[in-house]
Amino acid sequence: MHAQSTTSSERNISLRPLLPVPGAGLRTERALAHMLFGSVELAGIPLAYDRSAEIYGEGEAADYVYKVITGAVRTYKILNDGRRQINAFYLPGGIFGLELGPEHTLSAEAIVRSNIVMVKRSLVLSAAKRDGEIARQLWSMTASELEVARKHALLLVKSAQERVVAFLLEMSRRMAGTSSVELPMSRQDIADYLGLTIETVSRTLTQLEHTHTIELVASRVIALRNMPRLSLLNS
Amino acid sequence: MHAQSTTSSERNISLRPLLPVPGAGLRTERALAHMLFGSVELAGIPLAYDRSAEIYGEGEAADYVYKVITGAVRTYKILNDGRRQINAFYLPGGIFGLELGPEHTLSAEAIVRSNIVMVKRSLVLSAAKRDGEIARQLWSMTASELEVARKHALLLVKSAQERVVAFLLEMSRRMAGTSSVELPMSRQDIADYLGLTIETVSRTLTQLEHTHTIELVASRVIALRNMPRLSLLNS
DNA sequence: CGATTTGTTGACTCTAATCAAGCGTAGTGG
DNA sequence: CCACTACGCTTGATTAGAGTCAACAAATCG
Repeated sequence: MHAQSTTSSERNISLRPLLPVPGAGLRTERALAHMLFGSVELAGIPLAYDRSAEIYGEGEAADYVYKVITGAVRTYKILNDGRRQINAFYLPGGIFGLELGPEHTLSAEAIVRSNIVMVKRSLVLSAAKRDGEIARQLWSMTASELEVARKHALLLVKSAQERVVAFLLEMSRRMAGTSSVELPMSRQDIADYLGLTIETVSRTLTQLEHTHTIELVASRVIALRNMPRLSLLNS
Repeated sequence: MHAQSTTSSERNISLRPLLPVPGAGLRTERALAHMLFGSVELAGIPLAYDRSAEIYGEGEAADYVYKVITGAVRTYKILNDGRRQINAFYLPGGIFGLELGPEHTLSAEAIVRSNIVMVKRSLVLSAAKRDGEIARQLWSMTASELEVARKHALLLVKSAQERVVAFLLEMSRRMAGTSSVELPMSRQDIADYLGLTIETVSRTLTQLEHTHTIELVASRVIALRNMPRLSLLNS
């Protein structure tokens, strides 16, 4: 379904120092990125993935851990009835694909053309065996993912408006908190993340615009005009 | 709101060997229970908690890790609008309350009168520092919780019938797979776990009974009469 | 045993899904 | 340059499913 189109022309990026990207998600996530990807000997091959290119599929061998350098990634599951649930979005600096077991439990795709660094899971695991601090960082990463998953579950029992507002605030926070949010993902992606339909997402955004709470500058550029009101609606 | 009523009259249980209880949840969970609670020097004070007694509250210091010996436990959050989301149910053998950080991120209550063993978090953490295998077990426990949380999130985007069926099948599996499930929790608990109202849970159960898929032997005893059909509805 | 909690059922409402049409923008080719 | 197409997004009309409000039945507890 999705054309995989990684090029090998960008591998030279691997020689660049892999510093944490500014404005890139949770603080802990950043620290962990530094721990796992900071040292040259652990950092692996960077690749460019086209829009909608699959990075790995559910059930495949989890031989690598990934870090977003530029672009954005979604992880998801396809339900038996064909619907898709998106579990999380990863922005620059975000690490994904870390598994305790041998297989990926989710699929991952690039949302837009993205540069992704990989590091061999076996290297990470053996490093953790030698170094208790690295082992603790792995635990910490999984604990962060757990926190994210629980927050996500909390979202899914709220009203459509609450879900959309929570999504906007989360994105704003992760995009270094500017009042204007530039979304890399489509309405369908947002809907599949929030457990709604695209129509409901679209209608909710328009309604928020009518109440001067947000402004739809472009379909993927949303200005948060009334933060107090948004925080209230997020409740 | 909930009366805490732990008695100190049952502390003598602590001298009993703390073997894993049969028919008690996931296999990995059992192995971990053995790892953390198997050795006498780590096992702490067993306590009896009354029905609805709080074991710990969200935000409290996470000084202990807990294991259910008998009874059942729910972990939950109270939303700002007063609603309650139940994150998980723990049955005998189940371990809960393990945190990476210093505070509990959820609240925990006994569903029925339950015996719970506690072990000091500091002991677990220092053991993990010395022993890489224990460190790995901690990571593994959190990874299991992550899997549970993601499955829970998947549930919350399905129809009411699918949620109730999935709940029944999950409970049946965890109760050693007998065709008759004896639920320790109320309809309100089930509703708060599935993101539904008690009326919808009740109606869905009666509807499943009308189609001879289940039988409501008593309000908390449900016989699964047509497993193939249930599996189908679970899809 | 009465009292209180827990569970079921009914009538009605409301939110979000579905079905369907149309708009706007970007890319393509004459 | 302007059709022409394709895709993502919005908007409208209607429907379906779960929530709400209310009454009552059943089970449990003191």
